[in-house]
Amino acid sequence: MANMTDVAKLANVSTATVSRVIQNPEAVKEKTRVKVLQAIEELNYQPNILARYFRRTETKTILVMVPSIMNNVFPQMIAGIDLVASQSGYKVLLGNTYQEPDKAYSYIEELKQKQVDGMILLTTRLDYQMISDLANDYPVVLASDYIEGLTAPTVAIDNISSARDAVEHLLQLGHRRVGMITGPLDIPLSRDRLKGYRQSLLEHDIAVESVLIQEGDHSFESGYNQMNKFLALDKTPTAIFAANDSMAMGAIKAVKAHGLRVPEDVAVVGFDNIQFSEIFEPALTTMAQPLLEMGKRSMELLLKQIKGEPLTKKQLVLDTKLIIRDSCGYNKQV
Amino acid sequence: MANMTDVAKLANVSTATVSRVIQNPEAVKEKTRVKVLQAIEELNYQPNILARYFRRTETKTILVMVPSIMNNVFPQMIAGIDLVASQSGYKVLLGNTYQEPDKAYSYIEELKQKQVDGMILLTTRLDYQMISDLANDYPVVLASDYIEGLTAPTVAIDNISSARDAVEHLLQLGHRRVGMITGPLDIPLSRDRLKGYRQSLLEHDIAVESVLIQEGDHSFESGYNQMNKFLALDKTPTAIFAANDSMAMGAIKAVKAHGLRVPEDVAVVGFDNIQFSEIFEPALTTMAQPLLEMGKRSMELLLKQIKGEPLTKKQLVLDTKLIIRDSCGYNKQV
DNA sequence: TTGTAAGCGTTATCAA
DNA sequence: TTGATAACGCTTACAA
Repeated sequence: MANMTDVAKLANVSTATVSRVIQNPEAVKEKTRVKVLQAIEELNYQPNILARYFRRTETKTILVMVPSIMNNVFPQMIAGIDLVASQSGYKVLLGNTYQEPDKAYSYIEELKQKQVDGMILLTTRLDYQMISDLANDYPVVLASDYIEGLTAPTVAIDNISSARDAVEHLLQLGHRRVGMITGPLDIPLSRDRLKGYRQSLLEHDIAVESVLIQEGDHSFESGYNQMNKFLALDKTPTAIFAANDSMAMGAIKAVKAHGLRVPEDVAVVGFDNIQFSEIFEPALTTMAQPLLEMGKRSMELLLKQIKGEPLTKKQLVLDTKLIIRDSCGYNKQV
Repeated sequence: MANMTDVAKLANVSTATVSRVIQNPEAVKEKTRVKVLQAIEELNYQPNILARYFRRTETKTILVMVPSIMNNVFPQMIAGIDLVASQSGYKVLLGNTYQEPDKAYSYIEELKQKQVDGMILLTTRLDYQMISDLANDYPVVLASDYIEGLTAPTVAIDNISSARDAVEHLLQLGHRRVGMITGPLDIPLSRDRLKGYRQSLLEHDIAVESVLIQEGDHSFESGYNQMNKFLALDKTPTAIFAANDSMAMGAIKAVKAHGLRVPEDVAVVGFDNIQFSEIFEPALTTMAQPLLEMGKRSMELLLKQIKGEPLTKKQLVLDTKLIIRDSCGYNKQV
């Protein structure tokens, strides 16, 4: 494989000139440029990217840290990231953590060692101080979770108000006894959605009953199990807010298993709007997250940091939208 | 940031010795090794990986080429790849092609330019000769598709016999008029599944009717639409083999929309066993692909190539398994 | 067992 | 506008 020196020799110029032709052709006289270009052509020369990365200490690669790529919501966000990244000549490295902190730390090491130019975090089971510190020194974007007081650049939705709106929908339909299946409460996102649930109830002067709040783990099974607990209650809830779609589906499965109907006997609203929520029966009424858009915006925010541009807005909050389908019915009075 | 020279100076050795301590510590006398290790510790030295990659012309990175990460079957395969890769110190670069040949070619360029040590193809809309040639010169594994005559290392299932088994299941249940919704017939995988369908019918002396074969594109919608065609027929099929689960679900949706029941009026068998097929109602009877396992094996095969080990077996065919759930019923006679 | 020193191929500084 | 040349930090013959 020909290298820059070969090209330089053939074109009767220095390697510096060849490099210039590649980097910024305007800095080179037309005539020499043509000469160099011909030599490049003739030798079928390709710059050695590894040498360039080494020399420039940049890699044109970013890392996406994600708990598990098998989780339904992430592929869409990653697709959004990838879209913007590839447009800008960046490559996307996959960083599955499998919920292991050690894995996460090793990815952070890669960032510190400049093996990647930046990092997008699609998870937040990390010490916030650590994220903040990291974001001070390196290009980092936190996506999907908005954390109050965190100074790191963030792309998120407003989980509190979105949850409030979801529950509000149930209340508007006439429900007064509304249960919630939360996500794992050690992550802020889950606590925020719970907060929204509480707020909505209180706004309507409905007491928040602790027995109507059950913690799930975002899995279909946990939705199923927690719903069973609700159905075992003396006074069962007439509506459920599930913190994500998988749990909502699990809950609905449990309702059906009890011989009850959704939405007639129990209404269920979900969160995320994953692809499958439309196919599920009854089609899920759910709070849609703009997953692709979040991915795109995250990458844009990261690119700005990598290029050293000032961030006019560090915290982006994107709009959610309630998608009304069949799992809550349309009007309880009918 | 300290570099190797700093460490060498502090430890009063040459950089060569420092390098040895890092590469193969046994080649260094205990005493000097300790000295060097202390210096490394004291300076908090981290080797510059980019320099190493450059020097060694390896990147410890592999690329996974995939049509779109949003497609349900790929995340599991990628997870399998990632599992083995990270165990072996390799990183996984995501290569979405979005079905654009140009994207694919640019990833191939990256491989040729040694920007990645190897590549796993999760798609086959590429010229086979090109794949073969590529596999001759670089570490490459083709996963998910077995192509006859292709010399490139492959991890796949036997699509023909798997499809045959799926259809056989329907025939065993007593069905004689079985329709098929195929995948896009420009990819070999789709043609193989169709072949299996044909073989199964012929084995039972059932004529293959062209009106009972409709081409879909693997999407839910196409399953829905093609099923509608079948239902419009004078003599509608009593059972359907859909070439993937999404289309099977679409087909079932269409059956229900006609006021008919699955499996009582029409039985449907799918292919893939995506996560959601269990949740869907009726739960899908489907031919399960060992997606995670395929990912793992692909990466193992790739690693061997990268290390220059001889491949005892270049073509791996993994077992599929019919998962019997509810969408076909259990015995038509009952 | 350790050191010397020559690369790897590019970019960037400085001078011409 | 171009050229000479010194890095960048590591690995690896080869020599000692």
